[in-house]
Amino acid sequence: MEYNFNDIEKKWQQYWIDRHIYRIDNNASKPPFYVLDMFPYPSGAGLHVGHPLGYIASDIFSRFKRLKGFNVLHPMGFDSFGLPAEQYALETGRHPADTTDKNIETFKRQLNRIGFCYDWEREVRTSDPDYYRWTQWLFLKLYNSYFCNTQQKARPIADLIEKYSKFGAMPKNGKPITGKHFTADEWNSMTKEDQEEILMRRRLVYSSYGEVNWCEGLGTVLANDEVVNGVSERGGFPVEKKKMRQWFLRITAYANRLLESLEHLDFSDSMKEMQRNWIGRSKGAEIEFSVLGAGLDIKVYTTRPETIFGVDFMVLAPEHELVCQIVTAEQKKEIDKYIIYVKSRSDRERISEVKQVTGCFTGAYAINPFNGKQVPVYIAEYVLAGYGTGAIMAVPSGDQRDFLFAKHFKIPVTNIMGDAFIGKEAADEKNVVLHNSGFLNGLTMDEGFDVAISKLEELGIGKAKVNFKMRDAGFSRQRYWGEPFPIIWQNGVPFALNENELPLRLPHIERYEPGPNGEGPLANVHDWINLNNGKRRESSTMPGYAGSSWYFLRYMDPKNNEEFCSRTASDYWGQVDVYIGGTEHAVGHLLYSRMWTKVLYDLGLIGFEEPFKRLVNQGMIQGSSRMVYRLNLQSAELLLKKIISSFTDLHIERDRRLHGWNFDYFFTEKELAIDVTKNTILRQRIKDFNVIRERENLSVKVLFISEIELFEKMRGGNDFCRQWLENLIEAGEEYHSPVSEKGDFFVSKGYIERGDLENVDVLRVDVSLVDGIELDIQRFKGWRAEYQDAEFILENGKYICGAEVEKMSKSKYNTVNPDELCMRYGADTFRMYEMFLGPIEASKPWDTKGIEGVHRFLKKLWRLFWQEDKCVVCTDEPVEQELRVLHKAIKKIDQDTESFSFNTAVSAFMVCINELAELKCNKRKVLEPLLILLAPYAPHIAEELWKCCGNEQSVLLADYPIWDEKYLVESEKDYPVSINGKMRTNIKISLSATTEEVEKIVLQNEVIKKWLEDKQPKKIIFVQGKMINVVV
RNA sequence: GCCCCGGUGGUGGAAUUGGUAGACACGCAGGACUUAAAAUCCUGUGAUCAGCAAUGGUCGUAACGGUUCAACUCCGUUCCGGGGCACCA
Repeated sequence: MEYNFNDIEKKWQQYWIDRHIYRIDNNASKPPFYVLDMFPYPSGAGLHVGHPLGYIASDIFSRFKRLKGFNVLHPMGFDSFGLPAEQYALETGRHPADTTDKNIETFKRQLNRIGFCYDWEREVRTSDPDYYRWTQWLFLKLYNSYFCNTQQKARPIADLIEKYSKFGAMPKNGKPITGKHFTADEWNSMTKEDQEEILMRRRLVYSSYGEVNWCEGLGTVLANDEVVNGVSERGGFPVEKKKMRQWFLRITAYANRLLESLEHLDFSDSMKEMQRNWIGRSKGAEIEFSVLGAGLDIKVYTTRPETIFGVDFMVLAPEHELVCQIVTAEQKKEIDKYIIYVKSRSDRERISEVKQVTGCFTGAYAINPFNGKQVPVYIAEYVLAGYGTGAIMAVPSGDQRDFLFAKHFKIPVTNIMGDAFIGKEAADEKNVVLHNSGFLNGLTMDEGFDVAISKLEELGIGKAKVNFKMRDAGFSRQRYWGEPFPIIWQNGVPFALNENELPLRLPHIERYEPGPNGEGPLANVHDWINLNNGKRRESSTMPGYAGSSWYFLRYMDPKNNEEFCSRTASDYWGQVDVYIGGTEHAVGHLLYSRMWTKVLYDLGLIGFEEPFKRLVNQGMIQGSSRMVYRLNLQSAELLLKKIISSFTDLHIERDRRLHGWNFDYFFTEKELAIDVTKNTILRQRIKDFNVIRERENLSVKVLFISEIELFEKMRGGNDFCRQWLENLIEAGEEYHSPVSEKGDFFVSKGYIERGDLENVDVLRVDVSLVDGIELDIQRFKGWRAEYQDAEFILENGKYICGAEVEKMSKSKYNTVNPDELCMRYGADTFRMYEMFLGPIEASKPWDTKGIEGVHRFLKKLWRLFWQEDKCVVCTDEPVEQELRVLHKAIKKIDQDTESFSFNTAVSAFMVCINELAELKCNKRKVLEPLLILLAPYAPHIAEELWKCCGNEQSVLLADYPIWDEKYLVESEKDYPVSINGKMRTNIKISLSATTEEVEKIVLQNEVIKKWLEDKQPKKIIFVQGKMINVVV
């Protein structure tokens, strides 16, 4: 029987569905294990081979754990709200709900074709009202909670209200500050609106003002993604920053806890490092500088307070609120101009720019509180309003950025770094002894840190301060396709809906244009948004991470209509044991879901405070794009130039003008001109010139050459083309290229590499039209109507494409569809090949070529069971050699699978099958355990062959084999022996030999003797079981 | 610009984490089977030098430098590629 993978895979997939074999129970006696893939967004392009990489890994791991006796939860669902569907709706008028549903169906069909063991009965979709009802419910939980600084945890806002009404909010010591502190009486006599405003300062989601990318041209707010080089991607309209009312998630309250509990997580060090950097905890000081003659202070945050004697100027963020108060009349115009410039710049552009220093003097001076020095105050884009206090004290002798700024604006630099600063750039040493620093002189910077802070506190002009780079997360999107906020506005105050009013359904709309004043499309749905008595619903919707911050909990209890997830379910499953996904979520999704989990834990809704116990990062599969090179008129001109410039014996003029006519070349002695012209206008051009020629009675002869004919000649090679042109010039006669019907010319890569042809258009071509790097010319012509008449300049009869590794994406024509591969090689081959490609965490370009090797392996395995339509599996007892092969494989594959080293596990399968084939082993006692090992990787073929062995039940219900060390021990080892670390020979020595015995054996060896040349070895290093090194 | 990751034959990668660099696979070359093709099987395959050959020498893990008996692995500097940088998901 042949290995007919298509029939086999279809059969077993149906078998699994019929028997609900992947249905998972919430109260099995087996220990629970939760394996989760990162939530996919169902894009319209469907799956490409990059997507399933992580899914295959998690599927293998789930099946592996299941065979090892765990009750494995392995669900899948869809993060189905999002920008692309709405964008598509804007373009086509198709409702996001419809396109999303269709996309999900495609995804599911593709996933099922690969044979994943998802329990589809637990599927969730964020855009489903039964799901977003709970997202809204959780929003209300956040809204109705505050972060208690004493207990360092979330508590119901009602507790805070009670506290305010009994005790007010008064400082522990010191004087109350107006606007910040109040007594209980004051609280109780406040209006509802005023109370709300105070509560808003503490809620875990709150409403405030934040900057957005505003695009006047489109009348809408844009995602960073939609802004390219400061203009909108659609339409190219200018984009500027604008303040708008927004909802925010108070993630900063959890900064410390998010940072500290990282310690206990099984995430990669680099992942933790990224999160630490994002949270960006720093220790420093806040210092107040008074502004000369303005009666106000500028508060700066610095991590280097000890460098305060080196302050030569101050910089405020251009959007800092004090700017308009301190700017002098003379500088006002300049400052306003600069602020407009900064508004057009993104944060990233502002901090990335290092080559060009920009900034503007405010005219104001600040006073250094320690030495009374007056320093100028600037604004500059490199200071962002959101970081620290939005103002810095600049110390050019210690900070390169400040130094460049000082140099640019010719501000004199005070050196506090002694010899470490030589005036060319800021001192890059981090802990030098301070000079010119008053009471800090002679201290190192680290020592000075604490001294400076105590002095600041003593004088009451500053204090130690821990600062976080992390900012509160914007929670509003001016979009339609997202969760509506369960919020109603009245007189500028937001009121939350009651829990029993959920879900607040997203109204159906048919037009997707933005609302007025930058609001989202919902603002146009008048009968939905406007309620009676001037009440109005919130018009923005929640961001993508709202639904994805808690979805892993819903899988535990997906059908629950009473709760977002029952405590029984979350207690049973607990944390996600293994979470698999890409590093692109390192700081977004992963931090948000960590925060939500902590809030839920604080409120007693779940029993654990971290969502993901272990995180495995899968690398990205990149696409390998293929390029073709299209010639144009400029390529022709450059080609001609190259040829002409090699004619040294003729007098040539370039760009010769003749009665208003411009020739490319003119040969004075011959009165011969060359005119390179586009084929399409050749006839007209000749006609036009003939008019001039007659009118002016010119004797000049012209070679009118079309770019097409030039390329045509190029087909014969460089020399041929040159010779042809030389002949024409030699002849000196009038010549007109024939008008051609040919299409665009494409030139093979070799010509570009050698520089024979330049200035070509580089176009991407669909990878499916290319075999390796050779273009299938016939199929290329049929790909697009515009290429139907394409012409090719080949090398060795082939058209060779360029290649470039980049992101796999439909727009780059480099996607490879898994369906096609499953059809040609089977899902089992596809699964194993994706794993075989390399380590799961590494990024690598996709190349279909190697898939044959994995396919051959499965066929070879098949032949151990089936030969010429007969099942050849026998019940003979295996010999020791066969058992060694088996147990070696069990050990290696078990360990590699456990440690996510799937590529080496696949190799181990290959080695094992190669060895068994060599031994002609068809014994059931060897092959059966092997099939269990294989089942997680290639479940379909494993089921089929398992049945051939005479088993009635699915292989999924078998027990994972356990290796026996007794088959693996060896008595001697073929030691590598090196001289001075260079391997010279191998010697077989018993593993139980002592050091003395080994040394004796080594020194008697002929090869070693030869290298020693009668000298005594200095030292012999012997590492038992590893190697021997003789030092001469 | 800042943060994180990576760089090993023609290609994807392996190397028990400091101990035989190149497992396994692709590709390529040669051979067997076949009327032929497909499929399958066998042999060789980092570079270079010497030799008819068996074999042996030298070089070789992005580049340079360092630590060590021993470095793909540890440290430093540089170059190149990828991911993230707060409204793509």
